Amino acid sequence: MKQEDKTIAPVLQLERYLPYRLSILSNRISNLISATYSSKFALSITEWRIMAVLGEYPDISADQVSNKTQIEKSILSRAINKLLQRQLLLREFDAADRRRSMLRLTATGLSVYREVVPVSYDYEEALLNCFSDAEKEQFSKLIDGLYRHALTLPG
Amino acid sequence: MKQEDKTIAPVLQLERYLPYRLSILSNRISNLISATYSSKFALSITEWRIMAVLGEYPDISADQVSNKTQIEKSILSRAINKLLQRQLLLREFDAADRRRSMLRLTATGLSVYREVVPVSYDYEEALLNCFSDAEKEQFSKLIDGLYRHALTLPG
DNA sequence: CGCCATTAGTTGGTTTAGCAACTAATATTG
DNA sequence: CAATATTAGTTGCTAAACCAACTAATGGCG
Repeated sequence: MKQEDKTIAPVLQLERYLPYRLSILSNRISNLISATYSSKFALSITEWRIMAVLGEYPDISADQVSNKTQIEKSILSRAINKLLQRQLLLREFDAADRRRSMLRLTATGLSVYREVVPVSYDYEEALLNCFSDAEKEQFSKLIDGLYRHALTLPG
Repeated sequence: MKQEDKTIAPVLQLERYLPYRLSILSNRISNLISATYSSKFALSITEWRIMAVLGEYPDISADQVSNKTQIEKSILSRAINKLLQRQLLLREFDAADRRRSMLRLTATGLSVYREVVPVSYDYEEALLNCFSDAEKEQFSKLIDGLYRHALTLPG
């Protein structure tokens, strides 16, 4: 009589479960670095990401920032307004298409940006210095591969 | 004249920045699976993690659940109360130390648990099936190494 | 024993994320 | 060219996370 082994592994070992470990790791890393962004620059991770994208791609619209960072548009709208108020960003609406805005770092924003960038890189370096160069490369490839694969999975 | 190259890398490439990629990946994965937990079992990730730990370690206290899962105690308190109300958990206060509670899955909780576990494993499998066995092993080791290292970094 | 510290858990207030409904501008189509 | 759809961005509402202050119970030390 065929007996299927549906009863195998009735227990989940959370601490061995990869999505869980990834989440814990990512949260820990985010918390560490956001503490620095917050205390030294009064920026949330979200705010910093917006500035980072604008440092890399000046004069893009909020919508384009959203595409590049995965930040949801309502969150983006509020964060951008905060950064505008603090005069770290500047916004001009396109004359040809008045829905569209062009966002750019102000001089102040740029100087903050230039302070944060090396801090970010130092942090990344401190984090990855437990790996050899080969491991860094491996890890990076595995992350990218997994991300691409995750995009293909059904919601 | 010595000239230090402090001006190297004035731009941060967000999409190459590892903490960022890790965060995006982890969020994507969490969102995918939490959609299932939520729609099929009306459980949030946090609630599921609590049940998962209690499936693995019955009769532990809320505090011990917090240690095992990194869930902050106020979040835990509210989530546990929700699960108690739904009669998925059962709580007994220790007679010897009346601060201490013992948490356990009820029969209903256990049957939900037994339904969710294979879904979780299927999901993990679907996620990791883009990797060879060797890559899975590598990835797992790298994640663990990085996590241990992250614990040593200053906040 | 009595005071202070610690531990387990709860509650209040604030911030953030995320969804959905909305406004305003432009594009499309019949 | 009028009706409809789409796009960019904003606002309202809800749920979740987080911190700090709190209660209650126990432990440690004079």
